[in-house]
Amino acid sequence: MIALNLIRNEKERVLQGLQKKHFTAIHLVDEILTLDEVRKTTQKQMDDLLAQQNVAAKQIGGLMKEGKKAEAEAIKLQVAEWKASTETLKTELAQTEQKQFDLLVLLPNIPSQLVPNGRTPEDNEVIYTVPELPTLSSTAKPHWELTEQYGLIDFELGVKLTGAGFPVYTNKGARLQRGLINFFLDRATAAGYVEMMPPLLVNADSGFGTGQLPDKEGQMYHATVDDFYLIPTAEVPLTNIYRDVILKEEQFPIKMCGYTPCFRREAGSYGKDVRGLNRLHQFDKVEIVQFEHPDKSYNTLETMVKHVEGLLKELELPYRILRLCGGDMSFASALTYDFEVWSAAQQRWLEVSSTSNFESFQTNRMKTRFKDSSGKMQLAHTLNGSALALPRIVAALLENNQTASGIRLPKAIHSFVGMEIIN
RNA sequence: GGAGGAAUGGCAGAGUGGUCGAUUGCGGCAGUCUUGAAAACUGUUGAACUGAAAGGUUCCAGGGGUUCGAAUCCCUUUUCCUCCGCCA
Repeated sequence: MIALNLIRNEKERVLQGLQKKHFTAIHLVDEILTLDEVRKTTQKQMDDLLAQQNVAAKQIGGLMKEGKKAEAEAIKLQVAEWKASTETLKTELAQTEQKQFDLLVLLPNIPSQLVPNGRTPEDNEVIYTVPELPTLSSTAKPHWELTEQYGLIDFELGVKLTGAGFPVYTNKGARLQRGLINFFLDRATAAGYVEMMPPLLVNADSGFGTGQLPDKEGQMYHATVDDFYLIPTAEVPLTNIYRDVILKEEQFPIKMCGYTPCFRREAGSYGKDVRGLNRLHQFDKVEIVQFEHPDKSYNTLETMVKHVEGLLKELELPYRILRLCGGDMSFASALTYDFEVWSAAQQRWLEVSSTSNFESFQTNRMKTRFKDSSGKMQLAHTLNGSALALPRIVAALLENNQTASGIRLPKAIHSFVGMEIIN
């Protein structure tokens, strides 16, 4: 949620930012500002009435003590009138605030200066790409054939147990998952991220805090009996740890990491996009999250990008890094880098990480603040990134490293997976 | 799931209808003292909205009610604690 103050003080910048994100309902900005004026006026009227009542209440108290009942009763009559007016104003105020809030949550975050203009994935800026893409023999298989050949994943069994998009990792396939999770977690903790194991179901407040609610309600599984949501990413519980918290400046940076399964409904997906491991309803991911001082969050974003890049290098996968254009970035993000690995058999790039600075978009919703050196309350900045999401990494590992004798795993994960080759 | 009890400022803990936004202690911050630190002493120390400021309003788990007036009384939701039941 954009801070109301930003709209009040830097309306032009907000408007430009919204346009860059290809947000069309620009008129909302003026509506919000109009409502703001209405709100102030109403509040002032109400506050004045309340002030009068407070004074009167004290008078009555005094008169009662002195035994001047009649005079007290006279004032009571007056107060009753004020009270009725106050009620009306109170209702008006609540309605205005609700309207303003409803509009405010519709606005996406303002993109940073670095975000390239553009609307579609083609407009994303490639800031790094491997010098040369590997070429495989004509007999190279896509990962969904390899997982079957080596007995790593049973997609059909998942369909039986749950439905499409819920694979069962079997035998060495399960071992590979566990090894990769440990590898990613160890690298994250070595980089100073504190390991967390959060709940996999969250309440609506948490969903709101990170921006999944109300904007993306349909993307989450909803356990309606208890009104809990299955997390689409560890970002949700990890970031919400600091919801309604006032931090001390010296606590920055707060660095957390966590492995969780992630659940996404992915309604409407079909075709080659969802084949095999390309898009699942349940998948595993290690997430890194930081709370940072506003002055430092962009430097921090760079360190997170370096961290994710380091993982891909260790995994010896061909990758590229994209700076997402205004039209392709997420609702809540101010700057996003996507990491894609080359799927040799499918001849396409697969997104394996999205690393973003949300600035104060999430903390404004969560009320995560700190007192700066001048004693002023400020919203903290949040950042997060996948480090990494497993399925597409597995897909790329299998496809790129397939040989006649089996799948050769990169050296970095040998000790984690307990295998050098899958055959 | 059943029966009781509780929820107050960063923490601990007073306050049971009328200057209570809240006594006090700890912690934090500033100062005195000190070569420095500690100790001691003094002062200061919640948030939101509004206002140029002075000030005003709101907030004692959340919501609703009673009253001229609620942290204080009533209803309700949530959470925590104790006991019982169930359970990996």
